[in-house]
Amino acid sequence: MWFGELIKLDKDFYQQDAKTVAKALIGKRLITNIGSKKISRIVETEAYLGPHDLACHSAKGLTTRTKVMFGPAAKTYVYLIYGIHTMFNIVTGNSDGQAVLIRAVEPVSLIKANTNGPGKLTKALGIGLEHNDISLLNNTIYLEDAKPVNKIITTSRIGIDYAKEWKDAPLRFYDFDSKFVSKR
DNA sequence: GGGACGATGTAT
DNA sequence: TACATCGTCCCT
Repeated sequence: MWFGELIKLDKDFYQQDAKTVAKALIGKRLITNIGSKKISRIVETEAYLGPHDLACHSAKGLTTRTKVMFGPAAKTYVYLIYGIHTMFNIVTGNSDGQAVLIRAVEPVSLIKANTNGPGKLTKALGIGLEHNDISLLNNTIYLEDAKPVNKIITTSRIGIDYAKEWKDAPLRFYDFDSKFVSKR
């Protein structure tokens, strides 16, 4: 239930499974205190379910990169892709390799650059590799509850054609009414 | 030690 | 549809 108050999402929220969190995150507020305070609204996410999900990095097992995903929920998982872009993820579940990728946000205040794609939003908000493995229960990056969106669309995930039978799993969610959902 | 390969974005 | 560019994974 949404009472119009700005309530920081807590550990219980993040400990739910990735699919539930991914869908619940649509419409939530993202607050970043990197350089300056920036407020945005999440409009597109993807769920990565764990080691059994071939599109999920934790399917590689416990490695230096994936160890954050195998740790407690409510932590950031930030990694570099194509040597160029950083991807911002949220660890969910119960230390079992789950995460949610934030694919697009809508600027609410103090954001100039485009945020309609996973690489673009990290650049606009200043999220880099140095923000990997930090708690979302502190103040650098955190989320607040918000009014539920009108209509959430579910589709298959983007850019994971290598993931065999997981390629078409309906694990991408976006706000039907947002103009900031990623292209492709 | 080294090669292949991306949860992308932009320009052609 | 070409390609930039580098951390990570795995040794093809």
